[in-house]
Amino acid sequence: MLERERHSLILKLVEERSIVSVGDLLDLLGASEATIRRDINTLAERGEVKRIRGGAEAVRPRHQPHLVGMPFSLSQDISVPQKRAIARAAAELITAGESIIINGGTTTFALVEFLADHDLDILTNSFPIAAKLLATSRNRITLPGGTIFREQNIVLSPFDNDTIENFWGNKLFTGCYGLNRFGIMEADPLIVQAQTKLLKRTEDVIVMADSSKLRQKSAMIVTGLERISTIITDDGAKPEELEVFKAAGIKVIVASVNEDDELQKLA
Amino acid sequence: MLERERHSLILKLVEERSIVSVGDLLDLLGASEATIRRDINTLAERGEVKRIRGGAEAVRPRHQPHLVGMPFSLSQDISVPQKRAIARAAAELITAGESIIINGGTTTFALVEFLADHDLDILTNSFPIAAKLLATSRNRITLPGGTIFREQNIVLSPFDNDTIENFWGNKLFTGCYGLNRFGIMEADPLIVQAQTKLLKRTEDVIVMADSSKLRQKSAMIVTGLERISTIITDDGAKPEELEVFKAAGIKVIVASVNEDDELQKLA
DNA sequence: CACGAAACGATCATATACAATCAGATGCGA
DNA sequence: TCGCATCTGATTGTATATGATCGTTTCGTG
Repeated sequence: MLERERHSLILKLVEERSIVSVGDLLDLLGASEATIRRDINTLAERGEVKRIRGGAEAVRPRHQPHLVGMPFSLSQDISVPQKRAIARAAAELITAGESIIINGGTTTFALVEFLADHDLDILTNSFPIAAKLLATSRNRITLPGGTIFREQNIVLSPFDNDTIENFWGNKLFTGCYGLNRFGIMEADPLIVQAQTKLLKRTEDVIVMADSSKLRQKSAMIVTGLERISTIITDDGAKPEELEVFKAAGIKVIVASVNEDDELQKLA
Repeated sequence: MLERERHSLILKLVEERSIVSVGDLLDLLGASEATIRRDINTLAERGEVKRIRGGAEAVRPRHQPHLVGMPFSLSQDISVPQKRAIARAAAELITAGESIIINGGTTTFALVEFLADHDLDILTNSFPIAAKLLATSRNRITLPGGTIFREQNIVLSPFDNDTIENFWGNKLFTGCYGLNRFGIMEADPLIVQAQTKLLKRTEDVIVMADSSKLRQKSAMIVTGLERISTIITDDGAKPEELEVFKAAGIKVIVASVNEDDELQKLA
């Protein structure tokens, strides 16, 4: 076996198992101990594996990278301070033991962070949100049945006979593509469908929309203002932009980004 | 077992249970008491766990925003070579474009690895399996609706009006707690329930059971032998143990563990 | 308070992993 | 085919890890 072959096999094994011992490689490669050590050292010098006593380890830490951090994580980073501030304000609306619904989206994803210590019944159609909730909180998590749509990372069923029909949430937290006098607007028909389903299973609709969303328009109206009970936005919103919502009887909460940072500092 | 393996296993356990005793680790790591103490002390010095009398404790309650890992159960690391060999054999039964069902479990989890290049319709009640499939393959993934049960990491609905009712799989892949002349046995009523639901949605039942399962008994029979079409086990199984299955008209596949390594070598 | 049991740290002999060295094997170019 | 360069495997001595033992400390119980 060539040196090259051994190297790529070692890398593959390390990738797969995240840790391999010299002993394992001894059998697998059929090479001598000395050679294997040399191989590992070479790979370690190149930074392709980490040398540890008795074998080699993956450079990437041993955590499961496959849960959060897909196409999702990219947009997750946009306007993070705003989203965090809004999420923090949203979390304050939640009382212990409540049952809530969280619609998928990057803004609502930020909410998860503030739900760690709660004891809630949560329904979400977002796979990443469910994954993070599962890992970082003790809440009870329910998923609707259906196919996972990769682009949006949401679970959606083409059928109506769904677990979702047996759930009732006190509050629905949702993001949006755009928010204006027509109501909640979305750009993706799939998301419209998912959101529409959730809207039927709750009373209070809480829209989390950073101020940029107030200037965003699209073709599809998910629901009108009359269905919305609360809007949470950030202090980038101009007072006149919020008038239309207040006039419609909606409670408008403006989350201060800097204040959020202050709290962050103290924590 | 390497020092590093022990360390990460300890960390994982501490993460999962938030406290572990030296005694627990004694069995699980197969190392001496002295070594385990040393390991814990080392980890404690690094601040990764908190040393307490009799064992180790999680350094902080929870909540690590970016380190989102699954609360994987420990059993995932048990008899890995057998499970891999069985999984490899199982994957060979699958043809492109097929629609299959994967029941949750650590043995079936191993199957995911071999499904990367397939183009399948997959229904699974296992959250980790869905997560890994989502990240490592292009298969279409469907989840049944329901609540996520943390211990077993499966999605299960108390209701029957479920997405699952709209799915039909050519094959069902399932593990088991025990497998003998009575059929598939399970120890957890929740798993019985989940498995029973899946059994209704397929024709071919393929049981993946490492040889230790053939000597395992339990109180609950999920289904009798007549429902099983194929059994895949490893070469640790004695021929006479397999007779009863063959007599029942079941196809029995024995996956060679070493052969698996051979294939590994060539890859 | 006294007692026994369990957990602990220190110590030591042994086992294992390691780097260095060198001779032989192998690959490669002339 | 030869000769050079490189790679490989065996050997050696050294460093480190491990497991058993033992005396000490801590904890719980009567």
